[in-house]
Amino acid sequence: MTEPNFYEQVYAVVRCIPSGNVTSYGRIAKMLGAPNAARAVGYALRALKDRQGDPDYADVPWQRVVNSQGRISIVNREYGAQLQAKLLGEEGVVVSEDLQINLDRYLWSGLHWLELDDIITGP
DNA sequence: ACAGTGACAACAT
DNA sequence: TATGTTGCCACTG
Repeated sequence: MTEPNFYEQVYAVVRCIPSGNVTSYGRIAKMLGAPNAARAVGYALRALKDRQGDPDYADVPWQRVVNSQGRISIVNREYGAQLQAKLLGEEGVVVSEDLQINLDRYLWSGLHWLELDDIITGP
């Protein structure tokens, strides 16, 4: 288990994304009060791969996070982007052939400050 | 302690 | 519009 660090906060927010919706790395970073930490958010999601056996992280819908343009930006097309597109499709999110998603249609509204307070367990 | 890394984003050509 | 460059941040060895 890990203490409530940045990663945990990222996972907490991602868990709140409803099925059928998506958001971006940068938006998550902004919600956490670190508007320039988009890259770190991507790093956090990437780290999920090393936590696959842990049930605590099995419910993190990482596939609902895309880049600011609404495009799946995993470099590893074969094992990453393709899988992400597939998972999103199963949730009803339309992904074009070039891995593009219509943000006007599927973008998650995000959390409000009070809700954030609720999900982020602090010391 | 320090330099390298990456599922980003904004800006500049 | 399409690339290229730079700034950012948190984590890792």
